[in-house]
Amino acid sequence: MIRMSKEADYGILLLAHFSHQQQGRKHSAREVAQDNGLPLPMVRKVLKILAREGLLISHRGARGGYSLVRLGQRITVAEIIKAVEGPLAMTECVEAPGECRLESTCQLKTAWQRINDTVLQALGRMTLSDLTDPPPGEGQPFGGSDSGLVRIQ
Amino acid sequence: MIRMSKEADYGILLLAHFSHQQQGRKHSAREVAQDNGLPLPMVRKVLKILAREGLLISHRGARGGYSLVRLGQRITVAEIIKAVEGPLAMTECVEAPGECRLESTCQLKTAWQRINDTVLQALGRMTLSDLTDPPPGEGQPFGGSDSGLVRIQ
DNA sequence: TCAAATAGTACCAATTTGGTACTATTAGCT
DNA sequence: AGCTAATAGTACCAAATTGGTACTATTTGA
Repeated sequence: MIRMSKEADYGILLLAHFSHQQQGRKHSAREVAQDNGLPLPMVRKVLKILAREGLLISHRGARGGYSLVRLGQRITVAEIIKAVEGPLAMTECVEAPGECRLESTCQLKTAWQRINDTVLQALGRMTLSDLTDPPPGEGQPFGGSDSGLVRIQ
Repeated sequence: MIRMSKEADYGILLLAHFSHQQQGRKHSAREVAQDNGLPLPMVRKVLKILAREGLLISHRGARGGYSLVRLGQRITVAEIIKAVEGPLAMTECVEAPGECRLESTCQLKTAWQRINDTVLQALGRMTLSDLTDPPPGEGQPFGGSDSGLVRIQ
């Protein structure tokens, strides 16, 4: 099934939590876990990853915690997924060119790449602040404010 | 990881094979498996599913086989994935509203739905014939044509 | 120096996935 | 009529992945 892992799911959820609060504020893992009703060990794990990947700044020691590295409107869903799960690769051949046994006969290699890019672009247009403060109106699934894209017809 | 299952992967590959050949032609599982270098039992399994879901017409009995239900340019990648894996649901709450324990506190429910719709639309714009006969030019990943979106900066 | 926090790593049970096997049914061909 | 080649349906299994936990080391404010 095409489904986000729970880790990525939680990652987005937690970062949205950070983004929704006052900018730059520090939150401990314990606090975040409680606010979101998630198991603490799992929250710890995900926050560690997000810090290691540079989306959160970690503050060690007593009264430490994590804070967002930049404004929520400048962090995309695609970035978060990449941080937690690694580069988006809908198929094997996208992730590791040359390792798929079928690559010689498969006529769809460039097609897979385009499918992947299509999904990636879609996710790259959604920012954290879009998630918590939904853009008003238009039933359209998405269209991003500062994504550099406009609807023309 | 966000990855297509092999079943869906094969489903798209096999249908592309059908689409690329003369329209309406019949192919047996054995033939398709050989042409694509895939294990026969797996091909059988996937073709059965595609027939059950109405994307292929099955012809039973000796000299039977499968044929495409309609032209490749009228079958989308989204349809195929749905046939093989069920409705696209990037998160649990999209698939089964009300079952997620966090649903009461989660502020992202509508956001998940939009993420899902965004990906679904992207996949719904790619047809089988797009895969085998790539639209010429523009490095753009996809769907320039009827997506109504252009990059402006 | 203590307590509260993150960093890193290893581990495990449960689920999912990729693939196979087997039986039943259908239908063309001689 | 009967054989053969095909699909239909279902059950099964091993291996990989996932969701989650545990434990130790390190850091730092009070």
